[in-house]
Amino acid sequence: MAMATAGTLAETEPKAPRRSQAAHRAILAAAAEVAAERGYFGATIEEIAARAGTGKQTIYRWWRAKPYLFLELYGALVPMAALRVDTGSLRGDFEALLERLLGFYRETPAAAVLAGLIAEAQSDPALAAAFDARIVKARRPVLSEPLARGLARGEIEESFDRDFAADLFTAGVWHKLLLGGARDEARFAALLVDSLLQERRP
Amino acid sequence: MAMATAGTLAETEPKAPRRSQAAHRAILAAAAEVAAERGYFGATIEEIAARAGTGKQTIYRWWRAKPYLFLELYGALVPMAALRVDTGSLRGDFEALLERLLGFYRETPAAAVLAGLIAEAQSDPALAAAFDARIVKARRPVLSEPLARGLARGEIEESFDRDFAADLFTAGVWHKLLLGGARDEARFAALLVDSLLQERRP
DNA sequence: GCTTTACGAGACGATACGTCTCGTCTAGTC
DNA sequence: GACTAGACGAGACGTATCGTCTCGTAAAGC
Repeated sequence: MAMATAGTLAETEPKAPRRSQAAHRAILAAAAEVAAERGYFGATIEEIAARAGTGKQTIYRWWRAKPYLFLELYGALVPMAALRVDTGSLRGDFEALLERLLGFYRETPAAAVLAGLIAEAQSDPALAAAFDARIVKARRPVLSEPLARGLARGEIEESFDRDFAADLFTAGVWHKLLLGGARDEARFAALLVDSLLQERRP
Repeated sequence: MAMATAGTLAETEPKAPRRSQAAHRAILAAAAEVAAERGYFGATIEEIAARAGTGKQTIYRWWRAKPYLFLELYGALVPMAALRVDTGSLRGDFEALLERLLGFYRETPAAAVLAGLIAEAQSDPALAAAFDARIVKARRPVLSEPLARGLARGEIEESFDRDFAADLFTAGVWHKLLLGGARDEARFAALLVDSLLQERRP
């Protein structure tokens, strides 16, 4: 299946001077491949290591456990830089964001990775905290900035609950991606934006 | 933690005449207990069998694999009968439904079970089909019937996309339950209903 | 050029799934 | 009221995977 280029995967630069960046990239690329083929739980560290041409210990040296590797993988598969849109209108920003997100989910195993992380976080508080910090909180500007600009432009009112709108946007996208299949993405996107802006499509 | 009574758990009656209903109920009750304590992935068949006072084979005789036991458990923890609300208004139905759903998720391990099932379904097409049939499709009336009544009463128009509204309702609830914690449930419910009805809270 | 540390490889113990086997018990039948 | 087929509790077993440990080697930094 299609996946992001290897270059895209190396979003987080390793800080340790002795760390092999080649191994780091190869591991993330292999993890994306295996996750795409076998899903989150079907992907084993052994196969990722073998396909990356690395030892298992090299993975466990840099990631505490399997979910943390996938946490970084998700960040690489859905790079935040590509989500900082600014089209000039709130509706346009929502639509652009939806198009890009659904594109990533269509072309990478990000959906399987996300579902696995959410599931494991249910019974692993440390992972839940890491997920919240690195995915939920870190990416909040992606929605909060367009919403703030929309408020400044007068597209929404002060009483408009921007946090809730951001949550509902995320809820809609994740629901679609975890359960909805790939049909009617355009219609889904249009309806979601209408609901968020509390407007009715004529 | 609090959980539904053992009686509530025996929602689906076993058809096989020789099946021990006592063992069936004990297994579901034990699964709910263990899931509440250890989460979806922390719950093992061995511990469930031990706590139910049954052999592992008795579980595998009646459920193909671990996720299918949890599929039935979810149905028992969030009984559909309790979700068939009819308050006389669409807004009232939405609010009643939200209150009951969030109550079940607060008092039972249904959230952990749901997250685990969604995650496993990502890499298990047979489980995904079973999940869709037994959870998504089977429970569609819970939302479609209130929406149909709302249309008949004139609370919404013909052009109102009822399928999308049902999806967005589910998306909001599941997002809240899988990520949101328990805070601000009342405010969340009010905002979700407003968004669904495309009305603005004064 | 020396030292330190990561590297690839793979053995290892622990854990859990799902299967198999055993002797026992119980529900339906004659 | 015995008979019999099938479910029952118990637990050994093989397989798979996680994550740790231990090698000898290679490479980065001083």
